[in-house]
Amino acid sequence: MAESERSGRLAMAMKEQQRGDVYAPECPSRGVLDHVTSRWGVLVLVALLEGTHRFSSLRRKVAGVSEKMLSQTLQALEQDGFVLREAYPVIPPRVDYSLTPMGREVATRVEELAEWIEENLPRIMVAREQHSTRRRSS
Amino acid sequence: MAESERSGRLAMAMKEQQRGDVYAPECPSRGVLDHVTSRWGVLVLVALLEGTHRFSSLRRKVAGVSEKMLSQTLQALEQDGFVLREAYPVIPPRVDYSLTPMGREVATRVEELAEWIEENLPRIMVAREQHSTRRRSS
DNA sequence: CGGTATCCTCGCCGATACTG
DNA sequence: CAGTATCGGCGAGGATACCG
Repeated sequence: MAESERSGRLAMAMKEQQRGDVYAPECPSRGVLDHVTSRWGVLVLVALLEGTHRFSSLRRKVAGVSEKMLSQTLQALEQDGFVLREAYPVIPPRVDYSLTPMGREVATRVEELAEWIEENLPRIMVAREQHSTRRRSS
Repeated sequence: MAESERSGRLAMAMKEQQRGDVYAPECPSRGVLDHVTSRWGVLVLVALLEGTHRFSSLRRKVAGVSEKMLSQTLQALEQDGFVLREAYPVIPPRVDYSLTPMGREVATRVEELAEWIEENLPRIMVAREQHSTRRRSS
């Protein structure tokens, strides 16, 4: 490529907190992308787009997730500033999870992706059959 | 045979369903979502949005991916009808990968997500710092 | 209720070697 | 050049038990 001072520019970009680059393996954006697109991260973000949920409510909505993974996923999303965790010191304990304004922005994009897949699943299933049929005829 | 009969009825039921549900653990849309949002799937889709790439070209663009994972990722995306694989019987071998029309639709949504993260990485990094300092003050 | 701690397994994934 | 085959680690993630 044209730029010969690649490592220099990268270090500068990190220090100045410039735009990320998901193609750079060491860029923090990779980690954020991994959190957001993780198996449970996607579902949690879309679920919270509906509104505030409690832990157990989320667990029911996101069917199949274990307590551990839900907890880890929420912690990662909270660290990145996408999820707000509000714990009330009552008995029994109550914790509410909701999206931050930034979380709503990213979750909207995730939802658009998820909805496209849901709506176009029939086309995908047809493509899968055509793909396996093609193996026999070739 | 019995197996093809059964899978046929399953595919038929899927087509009749008209829409997937990512919250249903057994719905095929979960698998599609996993392919699309997988570590390398995201990067491959966005890379192919630029245009046709050869195997080695993709490997260079998607820095850090191994031959095996790139191959597996491409096969999964090809099966789902997102990627078109064209092999030419020449020496040395040449294989071109490109997006199908359906692939372009899904890749566009993935790219919007990736770009949002790249552009807003500074905000996220700030949120991370605020999160770690908040632990002490509360 | 809303977690954490611990153990353990499965399969993802990288490394290496080999093929058309 | 564009893969496949095979092995092995190691970490994601489930199961279980326990705590505030």
